[in-house]
Amino acid sequence: MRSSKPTLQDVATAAGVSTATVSRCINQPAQVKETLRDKVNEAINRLGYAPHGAARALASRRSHTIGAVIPTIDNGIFANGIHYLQRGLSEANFTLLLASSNYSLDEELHEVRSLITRGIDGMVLIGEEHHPEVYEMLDRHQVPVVNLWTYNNQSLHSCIGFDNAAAGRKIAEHLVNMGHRDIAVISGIQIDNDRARERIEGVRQYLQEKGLELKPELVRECRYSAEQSSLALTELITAGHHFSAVICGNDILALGALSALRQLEIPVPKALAVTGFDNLEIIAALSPSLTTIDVPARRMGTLAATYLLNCIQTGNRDITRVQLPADLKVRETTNTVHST
Amino acid sequence: MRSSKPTLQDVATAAGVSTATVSRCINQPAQVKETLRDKVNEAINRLGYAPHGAARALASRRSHTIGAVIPTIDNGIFANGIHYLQRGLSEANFTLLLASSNYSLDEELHEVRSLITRGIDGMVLIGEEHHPEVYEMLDRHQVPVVNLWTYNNQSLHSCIGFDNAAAGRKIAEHLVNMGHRDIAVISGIQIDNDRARERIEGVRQYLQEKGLELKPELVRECRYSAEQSSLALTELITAGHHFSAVICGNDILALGALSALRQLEIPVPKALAVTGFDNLEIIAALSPSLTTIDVPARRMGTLAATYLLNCIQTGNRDITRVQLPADLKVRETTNTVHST
DNA sequence: TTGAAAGCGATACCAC
DNA sequence: GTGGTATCGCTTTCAA
Repeated sequence: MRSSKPTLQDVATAAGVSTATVSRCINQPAQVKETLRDKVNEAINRLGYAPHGAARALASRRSHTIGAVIPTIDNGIFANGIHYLQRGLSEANFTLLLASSNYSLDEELHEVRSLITRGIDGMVLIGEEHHPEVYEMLDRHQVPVVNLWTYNNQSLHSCIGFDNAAAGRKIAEHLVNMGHRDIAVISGIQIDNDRARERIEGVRQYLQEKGLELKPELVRECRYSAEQSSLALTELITAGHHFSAVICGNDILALGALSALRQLEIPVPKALAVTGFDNLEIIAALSPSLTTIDVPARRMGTLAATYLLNCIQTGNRDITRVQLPADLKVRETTNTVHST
Repeated sequence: MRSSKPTLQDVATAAGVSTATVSRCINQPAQVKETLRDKVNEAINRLGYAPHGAARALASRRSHTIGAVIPTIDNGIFANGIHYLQRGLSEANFTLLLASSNYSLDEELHEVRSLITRGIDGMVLIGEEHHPEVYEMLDRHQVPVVNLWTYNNQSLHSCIGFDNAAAGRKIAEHLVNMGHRDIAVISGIQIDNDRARERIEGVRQYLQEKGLELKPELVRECRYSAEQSSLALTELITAGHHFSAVICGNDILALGALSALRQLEIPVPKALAVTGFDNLEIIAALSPSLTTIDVPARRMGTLAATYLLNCIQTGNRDITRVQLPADLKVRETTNTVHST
């Protein structure tokens, strides 16, 4: 009895054919006569043969692997999209190599380099802004890439996402329509995060167009954690600033804000309106229910899989830009008209 | 100018040394004289050389890759643990191959097979119950495996987790102490899910010991979705069943339950107490705050990385079983004494 | 349709 | 310390 794992050669010998034939049986079964194919398959099963991925990748120059680097896997924000990306890949017998950057472009570069070394056939990133070397390496290694959670019709790289600035505008517009004039913002850290910047920029622009202003002292940045957000908002309030609505950079921040307001016994939306961003499944059960932007995470994940698999199969490297809707979901945290 | 990517050979030629030396410079720099090393590194940088993962894996029989198959990446339940697993691996220059099973042991088997083909050096799974072939394959390929989210001191495989049955007992005990006698359960689908079964079994046993009974008609199974849970609980209530507390299989189910109760205008915990499981970061901001079990997701992830890296490095294959605490967090959804 | 054989790009053993 | 080279397991021309 052989002690180590059977190889293609072992199968070939056992079936009385060449390794080339066995390889074909596995990869292009149609090209092998049925009688032979049966013999080979029998041998494969009898020996419990499983192909060796690395050898395969080395010889074929295809790893059947897609890499993704996301800011964090820690919460549901990106997890949902990644879930569908992974499912899409799995159906095509591709595997997902997942890494996280902790919202740092330098860490992202490091992870991208590592993934490229691993020989990924395609790459998924979040946002459009990346270390220049990231794009350079991807390009040099001919690895197709698609940016998610962002849409820019002039981007030099493929993207499947939504317009973050427009989404920010929608929120601002809604609040202004509800009578709010003094609006605060609790944003995620904006450095290295183009989505966060664009969202707030959308808000700022809309307000400006309406002759309003996003006052710098009403804008706070903090890590994407409910706790940090809670602190930030509490500070803002105890500092005596006046505002009737607070726009949060994502649902987690909004959750933290709501929890702070509850402790301060400030009624929502009566005294203060709150908005989130992402429409996480779980926040649907919240009370008061949260007004937020419905981010098409699932579709971004699914489409990213389809897009990359297609690039790999056809060798096509054209830039594709897909804009998905990101609609405002008006719910209880903003459903009261504010009168000045 | 060379059009394709530089290889070890190219670097060797450029530096005027052998491929063996270049390889050493990369893997055991200490064994190479400094002068030579500098020359080689200069060549590496000049050519923009990056090692080829597959070739490396083929030659060294190490892929520097760990596989994980989790039930779903869709929500925060496992994402948090995976996040820290990934961080731990990344620090050691290992990469995470992530797949999901959709809570099906057959799908899990499929994914495990795929990952093994990819040549993973270690494997992370959730729960102890897996398709027998999973263990068999892992064993045959000598891939060390660790089961997370489960602890069993007699397990034949390494595990890092907590005692699900004991956690279930804690919940039941707390509720009984608060005066509850009629308890309902909304559980996740129990087939293919040992954690769900154990939790409920813990509840059942504790009640039995106290001369109480977990009535079959008060137990509902549903997918882990807030919506499904909401429906299940509404059904239970409109069917006219009597119970003063409902134990939910995880926080997502609890969230759904709370949302149903809000719509039915049933006060929590006054008329009905509710418990969850997992202590997701985001639910901390909920109101009323949720009584739940604090699952050590972060530590499981971190320790899994450490454990597997150690197995790989030392070749040690001893079974390791780590029990982590999973404590009850008593909060508002159960903080009222129930009088019969 | 099938087989022989040349790589794919590194590692690691064995000499020197 | 350093270099030569067999080897890892599979894919893929090219001929037959």
